[in-house]
Amino acid sequence: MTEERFDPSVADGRWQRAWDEAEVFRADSSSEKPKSYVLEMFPYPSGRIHIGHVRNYTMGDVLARFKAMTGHEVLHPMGWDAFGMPAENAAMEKGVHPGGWTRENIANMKAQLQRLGFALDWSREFATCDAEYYGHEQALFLEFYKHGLVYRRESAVNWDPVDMTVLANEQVIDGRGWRSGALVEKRKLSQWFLKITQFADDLLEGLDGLDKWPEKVRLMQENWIGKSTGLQAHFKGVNFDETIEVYTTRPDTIFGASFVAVAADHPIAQAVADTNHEAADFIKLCKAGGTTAAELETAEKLGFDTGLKVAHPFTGEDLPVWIANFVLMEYGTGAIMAVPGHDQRDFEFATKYGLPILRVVAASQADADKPFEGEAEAGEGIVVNSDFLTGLSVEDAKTAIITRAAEDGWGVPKTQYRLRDWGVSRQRYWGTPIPMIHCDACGVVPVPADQLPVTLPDDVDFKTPGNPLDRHPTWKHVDCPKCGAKAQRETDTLDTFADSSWYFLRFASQPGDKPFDPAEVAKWLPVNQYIGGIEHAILHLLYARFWTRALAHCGMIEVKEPFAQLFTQGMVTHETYSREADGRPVYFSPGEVVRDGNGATLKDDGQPVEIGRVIKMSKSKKNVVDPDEIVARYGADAVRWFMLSDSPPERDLPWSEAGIEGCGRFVQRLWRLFGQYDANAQGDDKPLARKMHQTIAAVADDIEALSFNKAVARIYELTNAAEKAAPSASRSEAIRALMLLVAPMMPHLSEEAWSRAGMEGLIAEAAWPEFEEAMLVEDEVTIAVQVKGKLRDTLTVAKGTGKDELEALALASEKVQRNIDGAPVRKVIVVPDRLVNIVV
RNA sequence: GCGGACGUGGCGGAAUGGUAGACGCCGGGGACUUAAAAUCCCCUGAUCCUUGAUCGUGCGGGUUCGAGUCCCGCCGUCCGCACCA
Repeated sequence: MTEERFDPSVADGRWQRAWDEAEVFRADSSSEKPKSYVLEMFPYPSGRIHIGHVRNYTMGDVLARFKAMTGHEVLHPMGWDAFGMPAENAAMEKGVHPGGWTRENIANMKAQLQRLGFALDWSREFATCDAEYYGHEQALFLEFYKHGLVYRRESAVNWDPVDMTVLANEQVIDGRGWRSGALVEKRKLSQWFLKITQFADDLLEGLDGLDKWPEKVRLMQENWIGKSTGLQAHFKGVNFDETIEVYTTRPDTIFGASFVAVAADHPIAQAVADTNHEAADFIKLCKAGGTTAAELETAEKLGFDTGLKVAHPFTGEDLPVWIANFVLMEYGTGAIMAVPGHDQRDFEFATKYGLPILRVVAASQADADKPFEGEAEAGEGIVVNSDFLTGLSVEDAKTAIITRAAEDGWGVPKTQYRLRDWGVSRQRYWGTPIPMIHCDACGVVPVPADQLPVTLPDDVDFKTPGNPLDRHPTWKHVDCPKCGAKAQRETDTLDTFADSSWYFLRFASQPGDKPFDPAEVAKWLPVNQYIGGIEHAILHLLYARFWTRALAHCGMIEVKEPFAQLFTQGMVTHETYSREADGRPVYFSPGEVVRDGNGATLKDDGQPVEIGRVIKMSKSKKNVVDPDEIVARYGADAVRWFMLSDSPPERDLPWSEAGIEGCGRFVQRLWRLFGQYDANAQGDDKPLARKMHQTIAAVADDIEALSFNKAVARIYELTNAAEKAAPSASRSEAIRALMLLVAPMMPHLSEEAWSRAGMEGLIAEAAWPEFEEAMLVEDEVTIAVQVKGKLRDTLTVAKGTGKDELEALALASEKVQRNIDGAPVRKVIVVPDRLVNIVV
């Protein structure tokens, strides 16, 4: 009966079970077919799937299914990025164990993913909190240690003096701890670091080869690495007995330097503070402010004159030394030579404190004494007022001064990176224990390989803040593996970015005795298509690239770049509904609101609510939709279709109730059309056949390019055409092709239709339809006829009609003649199969 | 502050320098129905002197026979910036 409706509540489960039983999505590493590794960034098990996950995984799923249909052996795995702060927060708030909480979340989310019918190889699933996984991670960490890629040094953390806890940046709000509200202090702790800077150049150069990554991400990484070349110059103290090392990328402007500025935690600043209360207070003030680049650079420039003087290395002139809040100890030498004329930050600072602003670069020699117009001039020009550099270009002056500095011995050329080593120590429980032991006699001793994994203790207490590992009565007390004396375990755990830096290798193979099998890694890696959010553009992707290089450095793998092709998808957004109450907005969820054409009202009281901007879905704004709910209402295929429709995948997708309903209707429309498949229909329908071949070719290209919205539009067009066409063999063929075309996107509907039409096997294992090249070209084309560039008429002619004939036909047009109105024709431009433009 | 992206109907968006608005959503009209739902058909950028024409892709210039697309200068919005993942 073709009139029945497609019922996802029955069909979805049926086909999910069928795929599972037939092990359709299990990757076979012994397959002869070309491999395709499709990977979406694995989720943090927060408890519920977010609609953003659905979008991400739907895209990957379409590609994975398409690759399988086009003859590839596909690896499409899924796992859990299961360590992290939310589990500890839950433990503190609800008194549940992080492990139990995480496992429960994983079970829930896995069931949610399965209801969406994703073509995942669940046999390779793991969570990073599995002792097996993090034990191998510890082994890799020790391998890095052995190869000199791991070291320990002091580094500052955010310290909450009330909760006695280290805080993440996001837990510091306006300089105060998020729970205690106490003023956060900087405290130095001895912490573990990975030497990512050793690979700075390699990571930078590697970006050139990643031509299938978004330009934007490559640029972000390039800026992050921040390679610069410049001069490190020595500025000798005049009234004190030390030299300040200054790094500058603009040595050409050295004659414009009017003071030297050091960071608040620079040794010189510290020394001054020891004897000067005002300086100490100022340093305190600097440390109270934010530490991120954005905060530092937007904060008001503040400084303190130390009274110290240094000598300009070339002129010998005295320059004052200031402590400035915009100078970073972490970058360069922690001290700068300030050139207010040609650096905006220095300019603001100099203006505020009345320091000299000198011009040493100008458009031409004639402008050598031109005053500044309220801002620094950081651009190109020629050097002026600069002794032997005067008259040189900025570039030439850089070379000249660096050479001179080296000759005179007051400076050296220096390549500098913004990239800093990766601090991996976290003073937390729910992470991979760092496998080190501290012995009073032997110092730091790695945990021997046969004692791995170092597992987390289960009996931990979250009632008091701080690191439960450190407080645990027995866990940290061990014997030194070297001398046997009483020693202590390292109680810091690894940054969770470590866990996500090699999970894609573990998916390729999961031996018990080692992290991965090199042969399997060689077979599957690199990941052919990696898909995830733009928020990971820098850290995760850079750390994963580093980790892969580090493994190659240790001789464990060959591949250097883990992700051949990267795609960053947009967010799912929704408008917000709110009312003002006590000066703060109170938000309502879409389910509590009735939306009509121009406004929205609350269901409860029928009174209007304010419609806010369309923004990323977030719990705090309540503009979220629950994937389970919509899958239950419309079926997995309608939800998947909506995720792919309309918005280009890299852009934000605005969620709408009307949109998902439209998708639900389309599922039923296709169902009715598929029901009209008739294997015995006779007769040709050339235009429909042509449309079908064109659509098959175009949809394949669109999916390869991840332009799902375009593929969707083309499928609509073919559906419209097939619906209108009279029964024929061509029409049945088009219907069959449509089943296959939508199979990666709406797998349940297409399986159901495929089986109802009496086709062999599962559509998930069917081959992508073939198209005939000859059928792609039209034999008639529509030619635009313009007069002076404006459209006046169109002509329908045989494809390939000659230029002269087209010109004659165009001039013969009555509409054209009317618009020419007797004026002499000056020129006629003819583009065959496209247009004729008559210029009068 | 630095870096980047984006700007086209009521909305999401199409458009190798060559007919702007494909496709979808919303809306309007009609058919079917006792009625509704579902479904189907038609219309849907703006304006006007409406068999036709003019204007129209954030704003201002430019290149070109021809610009949403290329160039220059503005304006606006959004995103990232090292312990969230």
